Amino acid sequence: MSEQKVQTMEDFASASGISRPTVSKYFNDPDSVRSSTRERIELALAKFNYTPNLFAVNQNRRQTKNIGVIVPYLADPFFAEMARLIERRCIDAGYWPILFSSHGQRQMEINALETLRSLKPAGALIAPLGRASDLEALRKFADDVPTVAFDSNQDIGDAFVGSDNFQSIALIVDYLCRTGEPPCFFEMPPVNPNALKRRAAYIEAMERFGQTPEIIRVGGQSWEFEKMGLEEGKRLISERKLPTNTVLCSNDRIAIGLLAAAYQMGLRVGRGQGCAIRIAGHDDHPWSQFTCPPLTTVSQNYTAIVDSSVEKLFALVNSGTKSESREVKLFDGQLVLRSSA
Amino acid sequence: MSEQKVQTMEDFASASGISRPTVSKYFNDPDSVRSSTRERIELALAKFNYTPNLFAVNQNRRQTKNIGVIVPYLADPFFAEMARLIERRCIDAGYWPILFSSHGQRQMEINALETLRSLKPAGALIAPLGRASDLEALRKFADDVPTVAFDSNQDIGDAFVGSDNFQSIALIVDYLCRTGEPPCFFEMPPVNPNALKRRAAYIEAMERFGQTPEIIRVGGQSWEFEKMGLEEGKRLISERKLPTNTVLCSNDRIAIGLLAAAYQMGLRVGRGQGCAIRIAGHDDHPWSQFTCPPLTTVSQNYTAIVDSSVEKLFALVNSGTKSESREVKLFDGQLVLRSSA
DNA sequence: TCCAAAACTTTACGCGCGGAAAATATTTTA
DNA sequence: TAAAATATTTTCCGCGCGTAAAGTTTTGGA
Repeated sequence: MSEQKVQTMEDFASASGISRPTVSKYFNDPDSVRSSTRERIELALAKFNYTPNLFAVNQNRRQTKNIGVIVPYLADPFFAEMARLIERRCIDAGYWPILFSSHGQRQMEINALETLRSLKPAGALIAPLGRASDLEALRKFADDVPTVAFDSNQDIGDAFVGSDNFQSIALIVDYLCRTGEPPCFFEMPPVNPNALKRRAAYIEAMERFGQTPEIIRVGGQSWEFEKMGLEEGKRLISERKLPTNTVLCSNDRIAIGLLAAAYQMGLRVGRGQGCAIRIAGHDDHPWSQFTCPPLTTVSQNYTAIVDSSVEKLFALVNSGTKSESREVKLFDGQLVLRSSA
Repeated sequence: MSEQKVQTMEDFASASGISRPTVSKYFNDPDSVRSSTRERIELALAKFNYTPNLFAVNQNRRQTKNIGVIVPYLADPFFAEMARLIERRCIDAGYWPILFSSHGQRQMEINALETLRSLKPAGALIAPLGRASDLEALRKFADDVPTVAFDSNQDIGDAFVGSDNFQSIALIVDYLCRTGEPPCFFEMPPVNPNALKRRAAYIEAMERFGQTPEIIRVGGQSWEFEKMGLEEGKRLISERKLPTNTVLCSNDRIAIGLLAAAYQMGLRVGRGQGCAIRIAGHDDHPWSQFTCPPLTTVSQNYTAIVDSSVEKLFALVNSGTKSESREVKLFDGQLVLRSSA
């Protein structure tokens, strides 16, 4: 191991006997240099363990390799999982994902956008907070940076990728109606458009079945869904105010709270004999398979959403042009039958 | 809004009538300039919405304001919560936290370290993977960068902050022994030293009570703890191989899996009459309050661990000196009595 | 009112690299 | 084997800002 203090690209170039511009070319695209040159560089690379200074690189490149990823709430396993999949895709494509969580707070989303902007990202994948979002800030950001939105369709960015709530809700309403009492709908707080769409989809599906929609309304902007499901659930059960004994929850986290409420109130959950209540969710969160009983739900197509949004973003980045129209891509949910409903 | 295209600090300085070096001083420490000057700058700031180019800043500063944060598994709500708290502390202190998740994989931890290094961070807060970690890589990193380790004590970094497993496990073993049948111990996979320490602590505590330790052994390196608790739990229950009907799980995620197993096998969990099994956990994960039944566990002192490790790191960063000895700080757990045990 | 201390301005350099242009070397094609 | 095509080298500039040094102005206290 020759110790020559190879710190800069200049050092590395002279140590490997290649000119600096060629080395620079190599780092930007290894295939852009002759294979014999590539081999010499990679030999030296193994010997000196040099990596270019990220700050200098990014300051000079017309376009960085940074991809900003903003999720509204990282403690939500749905977003943790999405973030994980997105990170992997970006890294595999030679990009550098930078993850931000808005932690449910407007100001944190704004800060994330500002910080991200100063990183001059090649593109961004954003799941907006929703109602708490500063739409102006999001729009301004998306004007400057190629942006694909996912999960929550706030009409920002060059494209949106998500689930078709009308399809997925219809799917489970259909299932619940066919197999027993039609469901009432336990809303999530209207933090984002998904909340409203799922409610609308529920109403539409119920009416198609000739049934009267019954909605358990929830207000506020909190992201503590489980807590909400538990507290509101306990109240409703003890006051006997549940409209029906089949409850479709707007998402799995609400359902997890409601399951806990039912358990604590001594209500047996499931579709078998002796069960007092059926509970279903939406999303197929990573942990819905471990609830008691395991949760019947509709899965979002995680990988399809991630693959599609990442692909779309890279297409935008590589084309360099702003898309003329905003593309919206929705994937179907799939029924996940477990034993809670 | 005068539109003069204020892009660089040069632009901003001349637009606000102040020299660039003074503006630069302001951005590095607003209190280092005269209050009248500060006001003029902040007035211009509100008018032009300028922010310094992060790359240029970090390239030139002797020390960046970046704080690297590496957690082993972000989909684990314990780490998601820790990360959230750490991020907030860093931002409040004027630093810029950059979050990495190793996703349970050795190579990803190594990559995170390398990427982090090229960001020239002022310091790093690392919860190592554990057994899967490349200790050499961690040590080399910690040699160059002020580093505080947390959660998993791998003997790296300038300090370690975590929970006192011997205290916390003794606490719950004590409780379980006093209130019923002494517990057996459902291990977590030996992914890190905590796994081994908790086992040892269990054995020690049981022997102090004059009881024979009974351990349900688990191998492997998987981080899918719930799945493990569920599958192994179902097997043990159906084969009637549970050593005792009181099970202390090495962590809450295992316990959540075991709760599901008990439910699916028709075993009633709790300490009341008619209950067939008691299940307790460790950590007080954010969701342990929503299990069926709610999980009795030992809480880790999240905020104390975060506050202490962040403080220690800032002290290291500001002192500029390597600490001569490695400081270890352990916090006590607290019994969280719910209804599962 | 004067003077030292503090704050500011001017000037200049350097960080490490991307990238353009022109000259030179190497490989490929005919 | 010569000419054309492709790679590489040399030389140079610039990115946006931190920071040092020297000179100038402002401030606050005696």
